[in-house]
Order: sequence, then structure tokens, then C-alpha cells
Amino acid sequence: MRDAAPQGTYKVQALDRAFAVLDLLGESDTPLGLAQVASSLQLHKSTAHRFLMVLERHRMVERTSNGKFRLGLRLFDFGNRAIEQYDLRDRAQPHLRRLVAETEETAHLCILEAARVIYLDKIEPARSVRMITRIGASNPVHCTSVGKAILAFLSPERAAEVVRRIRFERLTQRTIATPDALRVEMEKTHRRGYAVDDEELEEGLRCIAVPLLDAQRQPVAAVSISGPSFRVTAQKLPAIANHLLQCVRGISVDMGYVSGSRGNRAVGWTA
Amino acid sequence: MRDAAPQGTYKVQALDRAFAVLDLLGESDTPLGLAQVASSLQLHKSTAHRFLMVLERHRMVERTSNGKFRLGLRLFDFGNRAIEQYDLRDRAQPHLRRLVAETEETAHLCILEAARVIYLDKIEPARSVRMITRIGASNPVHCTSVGKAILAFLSPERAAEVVRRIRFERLTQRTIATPDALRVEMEKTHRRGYAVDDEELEEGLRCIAVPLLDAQRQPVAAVSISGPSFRVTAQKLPAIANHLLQCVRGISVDMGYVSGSRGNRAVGWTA
DNA sequence: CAGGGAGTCTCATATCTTGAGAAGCTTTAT
DNA sequence: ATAAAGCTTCTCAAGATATGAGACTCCCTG
Repeated sequence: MRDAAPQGTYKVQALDRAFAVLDLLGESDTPLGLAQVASSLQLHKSTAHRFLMVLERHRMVERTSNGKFRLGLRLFDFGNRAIEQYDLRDRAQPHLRRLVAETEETAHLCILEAARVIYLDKIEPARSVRMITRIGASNPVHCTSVGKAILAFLSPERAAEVVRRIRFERLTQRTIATPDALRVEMEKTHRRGYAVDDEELEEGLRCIAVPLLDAQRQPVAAVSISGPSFRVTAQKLPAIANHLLQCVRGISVDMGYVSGSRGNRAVGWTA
Repeated sequence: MRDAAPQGTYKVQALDRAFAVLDLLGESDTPLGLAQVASSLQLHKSTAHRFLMVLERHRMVERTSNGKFRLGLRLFDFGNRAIEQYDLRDRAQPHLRRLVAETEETAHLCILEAARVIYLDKIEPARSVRMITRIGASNPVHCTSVGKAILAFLSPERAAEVVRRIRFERLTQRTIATPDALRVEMEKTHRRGYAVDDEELEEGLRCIAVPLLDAQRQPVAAVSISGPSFRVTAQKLPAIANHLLQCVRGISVDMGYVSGSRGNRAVGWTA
């Protein structure tokens, strides 16, 4: 089992334990009873009990009608405040909607965090196969189009830093498996202006992404379109890339990253 | 100042403090330095420092480039897991979109929590004045249409329980200010089948809501349409109510609360 | 009705957090 | 330049605080 390693010089046992409880409840897709929590985390039942009561008081967990525990809505509140401070999501949403309307495939908005990309938002077309991504979840950089899009436009130092942290897991046959292969792919991506994930994360899924650059031209996020390989074909990629570029340009203007009126394109290349 | 009262029989000081830190960072719309956190919460700077370091390790807070602290994205992850367990939001979204398209006003999806309603989702029409509500935030039951919609369809015992907890703050001239006035309003709402907030929360804002009933016919949420009073006029209310009813019926079907094929209307009344 | 499992509660003990203060570090003022 | 103030990081001894054994209660199940 994964076990939130409490390494690090600073320690507050109570916090590590509390977050372990939240983690456990978050992983589980069914509410858990006190006994289950206590034994899973190797806590004495009375300790687990006290934690749960305190967490409940803070509405970090709540009890279902049959007395079991699950995550509380306070977390939802906090979560929304956390991304609000970015407020990227709100501003991007209308642009993503338009993008989805144009392409009729699922769009994602992601940011980089350590060596993973976090899904800030997802918009799905009206009648599409539901994708399994969850907003708030994360994936490794090296096997997603969004990850590669951001990575390819980072400064060499920061990119190297990120690459160093990657654990090159193989998720499909095509997953990039070595730092060198990734570097080659990054060059290609940078030249082309958009990143492609060709069934590298999941069989049958193809994605294409472009980075969103801030005023300093640093990538702060990426927008992608994902769909089944048979619909998102190789020939369509350039056209989709164009829609993506228009989309990020719109977002850039909204965020005040670029002057707007002038045709200041977000990425320095021509379609 | 609000000060998360650590009353209650069970206590874990460290947790109360940690959540106070998160609270503080959540309230502030600009990142805070260690010294500010320490003094605001009356913690010793070294204590505050330790907490922040531990919270950072858990990605509950993160540091901006200039070393200040703000809420971390782990919270966003947790928050999404918390409502996923409801999964009401995902299923409701397409229906809310349609509703917004039909009415061209802002739609909200809310649930009841203690004596407040929490905004689970908000969809805004393409070109509208931005409303100030924030997803994840909450408002008192008695001065919102969603609150009243849920309250009016709760069992008398549970409704009484909720009413008992309300602190009747006056937010505008028209805010309902007494339990009795609220009870009268509830009867009216129940009879009519939809709830109206006529500038009771905010001057110039009119809202209308209907409850979403689960398989046991208990209200689990409410959907509302809100807009400036001059657009959401009294004459339009019945028409909007109809759209709302269609919307919640669709959600009910999606959630598996009602059989779907049959014209099993969510609320027992005719428009 | 007995037995087992799950949750709640109390209290003495020792573990874990606490906070004073010293030392680094950065920014601002003179 | 240099001083001074302000903010952050780190160490360690003292003692407040969380801990967990265990008793008690309440269901459920057989």
C-alpha cells in the first residue's frame, strides 16, 4: 500500500495522521467505519475516533446515515479557494467551451506540479463517450500531451529539473520510457508548436495539447483535446492544433498576458 | 473576527491550528508570509513555521516565488474527491447547461449542509453580468431560493431541526427575519412547487428554485435560476419554474431516482 | 438471549509539540 | 557602503498534550 511517507525534517505527527485519514477516505469509493479506518492506518481505535470527531467538527469528514465516514464538503470549499487564487480556471472556461463546440472532443486544462500534471478543468462534448479523468487528479508529465506541451516550452534548466524527477513508468507500449527519448520528443514538440500523445497514456486514446504562456512567456498551463484514436486521426491534428492555438490566445488575452488587440500569437510559429 | 471555535469535547490542538492556518490562507486573497500567519493566529513564529512546512510537505499549502504561502493544490484534489462521492454535480451539469441555454440566466446547483446551502455548481449564460457567487461557498438557508426550496420539502421534523439552527440575519430589507414568517413562506412554497427569493439576499437579485428529490422523495439538492430583478420579472416566474422542473426531472432520471420512461414528475403538482 | 463486533469514553503516562531565543538571510534606510 | 530592521530557519530543554489500554455500551446476528 502507498503510505504517505512522513519523511522530512519537520514533523507534526497529528497532521500526518489526519491527512492519512483524509487520504484513506479519499481513496475509498465507499464510506468507511471507524474500525476500518483504525485498522487500515494502524491507529488505536480510540485515537482514530478522536481524529474523526475533530475532523467532523471541522467538516473535513462527514458521517453517512449509517454512521460511516467520508470526505466532508469543507474540503470542497477549500479546494475551490485553492484554485480560485489562480483564477485561471474561471477565465479559461468560456474559451474551452468554444473549443469543445468546434472540435466536438473533450478538452482539458492542466497545470504542472512537480513532475505531474493536474487537471484543473474538463469540458466534454454533448454526446461523447465519458472519459475517465477526474478534475483534480493528476498524471505523469511524460505520457500526456499536456505534460509534454508544458515541458517543451520550459526553460532548459526548469525542464531538466522536472525530467530529473520523472519516474519513467510504462503505461502502454508507446509510453516514452527514457529521458533521452523524452528530450527528442520535446525538441520535436517545440518545433511543431503542439504536443501529441499517441496512445502513450492509454490504448486507443490520442491527445493533442498546446501550452499557455504567461506574460514572461513561461508556460503556466496547457490545453488539450482528447479523443478516441479513430476519430482524432493524424490528418486532423493540424486543424485541431489551430483551434487549440486560438483558444489559448483567447485565454492569454483574458488573463492579461498579452495585449489582445494586436495579433500577438501565443506560440511563435505558423500553423 | 471569525475564529473557528474549537469547542467540542474532542480536541486535537494541532489540527485546530492547522485548519486555522488553512482558513486564514483561504480567506486572504493574497499569499501571506510566515510572520503574517503567525501574528494573525497568535502562534509563535517557530510554531507557525513548523506547521507551514508540514502542510507544504502534504501540498496543502504552497509557496509562491517570493516565499509567501497560499493554499495548495492537494486541497483541490481532495475537494473534488469529496463531491465525487456525491457525483451529483457531474450528472447534473448537462441538464444545467440546457437550462441556462433556455433561460439565458445563471443557474446554480446547491445542497443543504446544517443551516446553510452550499453551491456545488454554477453555470452562467454566455454574455451575462458575472455573479459573485463562488462554487464551494455557502449562504444561509432562509434568504436563498435554493434553501427555501429544500426546506419546504423536508419532513416537518428535519425542517424544524434546520430552522432551529438558523440565525436570522437580515441581509436586505426583504430578508425573512423570523421563524414564523419563514414557516408561512414554506407553506406557500410547498403549495406552489417552487421557491422564490425576491431580493432577500441581495438588492436587485431575484432567484427561483425547485428541489431535487431522491428515490425516497427527500430533497437532496436544489436547482435555481438567478438574475437581475428587471429581467427575472414576476410574470416570467411560472415559465422559468417549468424549465427548472424539466431540468430536475432530467437529473432525477440520470441519478436513477425515478424510472425515467414514465412521465413521473419530480414534484407532485401541475404547472 | 448470548456472543461478537463496532463505537464511545475516561484517565494516568510518556511522547510529542511547544516556544524562547540565537543565527541566517533579505530588504530598506541612511 | 553600512547599519538596521524584518523575516525566516533552526536547536533544544521543559512540560503541556495526545496517546492508547481498557471498561462500558449499543447493536446486530445467530
